Amino acid sequence: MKTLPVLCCGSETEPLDPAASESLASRFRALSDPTRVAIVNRLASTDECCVCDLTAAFELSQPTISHHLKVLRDAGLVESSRRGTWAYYRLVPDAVRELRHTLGG
Amino acid sequence: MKTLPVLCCGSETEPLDPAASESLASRFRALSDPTRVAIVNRLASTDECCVCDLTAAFELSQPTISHHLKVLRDAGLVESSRRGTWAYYRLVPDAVRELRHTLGG
DNA sequence: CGTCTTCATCGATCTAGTTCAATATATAGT
DNA sequence: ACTATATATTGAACTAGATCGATGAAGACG
Repeated sequence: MKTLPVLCCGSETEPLDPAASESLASRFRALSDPTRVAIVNRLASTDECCVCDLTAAFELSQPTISHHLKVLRDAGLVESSRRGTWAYYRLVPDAVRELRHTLGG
Repeated sequence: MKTLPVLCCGSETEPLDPAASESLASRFRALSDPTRVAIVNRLASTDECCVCDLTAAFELSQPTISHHLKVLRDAGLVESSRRGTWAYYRLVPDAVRELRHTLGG
């Protein structure tokens, strides 16, 4: 996966091309909802979590939680694996690190 | 200004309270649009920029650029000052740094 | 096989965000 | 004061996102 361009504190004078802007924006958009921020926070401290725990933790319907997980999955911020009846979700540390780096880390 | 809670790689097991989630989400939401990402990127490399340059750089109407600048201003990511007829915008490095820290810096 | 549980997807509704034309405001220069 | 230029704001149209109930798919267990 190629490195994303640095968003802040860089020294390039060229404007960000539309593709890069859209790519970055879509990743930030995945974190633009309070429920998704809380999910990511929870995954950050639990390091693995099944969907049933999340639906229990947040007072939202199961389809809504599933929707938010899909958004985070599509953004590459989380990944899931099925073990038996349960689906376990965890953070993708590299994705978070990349996003952080984008902000000038 | 108080420090935002760490989003990633923390060790707390407590879930993020709704106020903190919303606060973080609203900041990320400011970066959830490709135009705003490009504006921030431009400000990061130019360190000050008048609105007229931005309206020229992006193929959007002047009110639309003004709207995006307001969103970024409301999020505290940029600030502006008027000198004569022109309004100059620049990044708020602390705000970007805080957001980066939120992602585990 | 039938049923129960877990999760994903679909369809519909409601709300929020993006965009622009028109208009308002503010400043500079004449 | 008047005119021209640079931003901001308003109002409206269109699009995208959040949410839920209903349904579908897949595995566990009698």
